[in-house]
Amino acid sequence: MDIEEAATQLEALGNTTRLRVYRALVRAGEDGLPVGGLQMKLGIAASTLSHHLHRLISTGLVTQERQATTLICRANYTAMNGLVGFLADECCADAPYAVKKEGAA
Amino acid sequence: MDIEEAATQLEALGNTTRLRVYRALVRAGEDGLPVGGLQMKLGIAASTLSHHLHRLISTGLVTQERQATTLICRANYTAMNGLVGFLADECCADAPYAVKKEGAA
DNA sequence: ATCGTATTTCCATGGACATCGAAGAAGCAG
DNA sequence: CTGCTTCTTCGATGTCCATGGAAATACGAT
Repeated sequence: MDIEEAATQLEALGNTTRLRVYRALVRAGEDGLPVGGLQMKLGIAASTLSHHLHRLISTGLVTQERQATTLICRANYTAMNGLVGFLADECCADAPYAVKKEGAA
Repeated sequence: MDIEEAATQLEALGNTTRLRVYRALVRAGEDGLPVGGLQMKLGIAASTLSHHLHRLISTGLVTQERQATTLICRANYTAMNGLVGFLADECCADAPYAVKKEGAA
């Protein structure tokens, strides 16, 4: 994880709308949610949502899978963990809330 | 930590320059770094740096303390931990890299 | 008071982003 | 092939962001 990639992902999450999208997907878990479901749930224009999803997907935070005419979106937990790890690695070593890694590099 | 605040902080970190600033401060630890020190270290214009610092400070990620004519900047670990906690709470519960909280709210 | 250092504010510029409606494309059903 | 549903791309608009030079401010020293 280089600093550019981390910044890109942080920026992707650093927008209220996208963060709401992301959290909805996290809550949806493995089943994910179709784009239309997100759209109704969050009450934003379809085209706006599509742009935001594109951004989340291109940074690797979200994945999509086609099921017939609907596109199912899922949060990519691995990416999120990488990002949290990146922040925690250098940023939280001393802090009370401390984060423990187990194996990883 | 509400979603607006989280998004604001994520956005503040979601810029390569500001992330570099922040990481430099994290590495500097308790002693912090003066604005001028950061400026030389990162090689960016003083006014640009000042803008970015302002942003980091207004989101609570960085603090400043005056020592005569120099301003010492420090990373605010508590804020960082709050943010990581916010992400981890909902986002990483199942993941391999899992994050453990101890006491805090 | 004057000077010098440290940092911010002012101002301007180019570029990127957020938003949405309308039109297009992808895929199934009949 | 026609029609229907789902989603994306296009086009346009307003807003906010990143950057840096120049001027202003803050503060200590002489």
